[in-house]
Amino acid sequence: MTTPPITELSKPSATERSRYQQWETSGAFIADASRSVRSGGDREPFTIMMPPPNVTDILHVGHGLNSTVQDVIIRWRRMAGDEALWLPGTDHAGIATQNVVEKKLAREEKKTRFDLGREAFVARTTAFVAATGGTILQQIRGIGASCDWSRTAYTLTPELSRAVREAFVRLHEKGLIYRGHRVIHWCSRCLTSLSDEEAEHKDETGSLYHITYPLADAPADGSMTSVTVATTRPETMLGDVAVAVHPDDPRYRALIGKEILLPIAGVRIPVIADAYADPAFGTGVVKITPAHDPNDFEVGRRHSLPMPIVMSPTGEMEESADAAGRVPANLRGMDRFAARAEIVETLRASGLLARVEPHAHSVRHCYRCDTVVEPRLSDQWFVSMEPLARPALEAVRTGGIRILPERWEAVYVNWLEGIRDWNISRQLWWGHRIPVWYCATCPDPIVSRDDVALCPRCGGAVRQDDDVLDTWFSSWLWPFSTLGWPDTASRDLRAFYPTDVLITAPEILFFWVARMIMGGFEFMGERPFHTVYLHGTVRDTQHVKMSKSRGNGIDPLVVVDRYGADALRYTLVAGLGMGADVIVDPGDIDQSFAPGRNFVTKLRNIGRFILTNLGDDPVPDVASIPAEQLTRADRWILDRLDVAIADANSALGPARPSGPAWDSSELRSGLRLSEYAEATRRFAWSELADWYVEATKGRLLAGGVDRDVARGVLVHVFDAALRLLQPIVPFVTEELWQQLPGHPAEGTLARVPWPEARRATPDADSANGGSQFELVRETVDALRQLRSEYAVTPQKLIAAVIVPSRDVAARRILDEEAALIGRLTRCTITVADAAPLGTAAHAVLSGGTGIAVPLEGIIDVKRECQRLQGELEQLDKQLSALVQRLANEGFTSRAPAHVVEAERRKESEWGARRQQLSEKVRALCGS
RNA sequence: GGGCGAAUAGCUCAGUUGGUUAGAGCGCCUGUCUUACACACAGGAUGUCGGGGGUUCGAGUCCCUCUUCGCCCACCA
Repeated sequence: MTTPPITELSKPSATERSRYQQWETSGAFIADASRSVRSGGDREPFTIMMPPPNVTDILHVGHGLNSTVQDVIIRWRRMAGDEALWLPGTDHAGIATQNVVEKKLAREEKKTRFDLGREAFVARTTAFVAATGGTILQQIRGIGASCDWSRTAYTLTPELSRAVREAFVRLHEKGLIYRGHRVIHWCSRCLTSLSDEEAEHKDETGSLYHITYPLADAPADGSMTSVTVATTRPETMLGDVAVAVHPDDPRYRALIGKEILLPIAGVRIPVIADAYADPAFGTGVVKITPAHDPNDFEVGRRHSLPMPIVMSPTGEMEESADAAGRVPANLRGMDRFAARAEIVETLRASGLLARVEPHAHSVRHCYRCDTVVEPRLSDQWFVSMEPLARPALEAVRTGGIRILPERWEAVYVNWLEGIRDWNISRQLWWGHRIPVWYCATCPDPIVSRDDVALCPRCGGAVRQDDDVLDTWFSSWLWPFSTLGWPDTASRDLRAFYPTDVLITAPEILFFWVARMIMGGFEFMGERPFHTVYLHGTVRDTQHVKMSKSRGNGIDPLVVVDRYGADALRYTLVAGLGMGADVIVDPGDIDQSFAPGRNFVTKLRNIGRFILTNLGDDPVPDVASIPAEQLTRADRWILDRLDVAIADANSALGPARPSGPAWDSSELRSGLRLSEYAEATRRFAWSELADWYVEATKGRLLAGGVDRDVARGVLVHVFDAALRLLQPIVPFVTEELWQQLPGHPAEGTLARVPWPEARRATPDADSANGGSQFELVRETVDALRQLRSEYAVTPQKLIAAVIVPSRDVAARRILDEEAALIGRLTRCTITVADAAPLGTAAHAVLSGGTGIAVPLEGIIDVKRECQRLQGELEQLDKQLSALVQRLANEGFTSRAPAHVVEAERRKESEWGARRQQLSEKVRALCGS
């Protein structure tokens, strides 16, 4: 038989592409709402909502991991008989997309969005998204994702925009959305406010400047002429409206109510008493800048102080109307950081800079452009989160929703317990415009589901709020807005909500996951899913997160092109412990993805062997084969299959809680993908390929009934292996399965039932041939060890005498399997009652089975003596420890019965083994 | 500053409520193109389970402590 070279086998990307098209066009991934039991159908629904990638994203390895995990789960459930829906989509990604288009505009046309104007800019962005927006979803197909593309969603469609407005209006009606005047995080590059979550902390070493603030009027007693304040941001001093001391601080009690002459700005500000001032920090005196610091804002409110803004939206020093006279001419228009340096110099020159010390603190940065965020007083829309957080906390505490890995639950609870109101307005153009209109004459804003043209109260002109909503305000509705909400009669909503598992990275636990849970309870009155699975991050060998900008990324499509999507998927899944990061080396893609590549090749080779040796005769169904025709090897592999199915099921499941909440026994189980991968790999490779295929080789060449039995079992177990592996490696398994006899002509493996164990308890029947085959394996292992130990070349056919020491049954089994054992070890086997021990004989014990192997002229007797004596010593040591343990009353009385029993059994086994070993030593070494 | 987690073979990690001689993949060493597969087969080596203390008949597993890393949160000017 001629075999194609390996290189031909390892270029699967082309066939994968056409295979995917077949799946897609045949509708294999489309879910049918009418089959959900919730709408009167016959199947449990199982739904996964894809975390929508940003519409401008291109696929990176993080998406690859995320999509693979989701695909494994959804394919498993689809085969297991659920009506499985994996709903894909994209996010319009307000700031991110606007930034992309603005950069493009600046690069290509040297224009800003203001040059274009709002309407033209939005049109431009819409066109850009239309042209490029489908890229990532197309790329996700390339790794085999079995999404229902007929339901592809996008957060900016009319349908989802309607849901956004509905949510806004409802929350406003309940009084949970309000307009707030306070200090928020402002990005002076994106020119928008940010939520707390979007302003990320980064540790930096800055300077703490100690500045002398002179008293405005020299005190009568001449005691104290100035105070010293400490600040990390001297430029904000122009907006100071007071200095505060603690009311109980004896050092400054006399100053309260006096006035300071603010340097540079030259205005008089009061010394106030407020508990916010910490006597232990610095000098105990703190400057108060209400418009540029959230704490100071609170102090200012308590003391009814003015709140002058001294910076422009773009971060340059500027005098607002209520800051008149505070910003000197030379600083106006100067960047905030340049102004900081300038002010420090001025203070130094005038002797007011007491000292400067290095200061480690954390500074907030814009999560989109990394600009240092400026706290800034402004008017924004907020959502009151505390009422929404309550049911979300309750659900996780009571097991209605579980978060895996468990440790993230504490993080979730911690965040929700201290939740703060959500700033949802953004000063951007790309997004859902806030559905609020203002009448020129009437005082109250109009909040409306529909566009408003005229004021409903006075009929006058109205103007819509300029701002758009935070991107995440549409994302948090995703589990139901994509299914038709607010139309509660929608078929999809009835059939598929609540969804089942939410699979994402921990980075967006607060941005998205927690808010979806809150949104689900608020708008649907029900949890959006019962399980949150937070998978790890893909990192390089230095444990640095992979990203294109860091230059350590791996393009999943390169991997797909080189080794196939299956190799990518298998490698990622096999390496994915619960919540653990996946480490791959971008410098050695070949090495990194070798596990997947090798495994796929192995599968293909098993398939090739089976298909080329099967012949064209009809293959019998395993169920129709009389039990007595099954060989020990047949029974063994069928047993192993049952074990593999059980292992896979317990690694993956249960798919859903049995009741309304997770039972404590199941709360932490399931979704252990690497264990599932290992269980199926072990079956296919270590058991099916390494042992069963080898064991059938002789039988396939011979004829008769036994050949058909072997063919039947072979096809059965391989078919089952392909089913078990389909969720991980869908392409190669489908390709092989299609060639296997006995499947429906138009069927697809993706839709075939998940395998079920033949027997409920695989190992219960000890008389079964399956366990008898273990004796054959042990014997073969022992013989191979001997061969290797004595460096007998594999080609050399040798004679071996096996002496079964266990019992009559063992003797019979070995007798009957002698031919197979001989073929697997290239020995001619004799089973005898006594071994011809002596100078030219060698014997080894394995599992209680004595095997004597005469190896004429090969054995070095001296070396063998040493080896046997070493083995004996080792055994003695272990045995004495065992005996000691069994003599210990504490052990025998307190340890569970099965443990003690196992130890007793072991003691007798080891004892027998020791007996034989020492006999052998005596015979061979003569002492 | 608050909260959480991790440390097991050269590397990446499993190790379920304490209970056989602590496992897997990759890497490493030896041999082999044994009629599916050298991306393979066969054999092999490698672990004071981070240090110390404790509970227990028994600890990788539970408790305390130290060390080292990591993650999340944070309104210390």
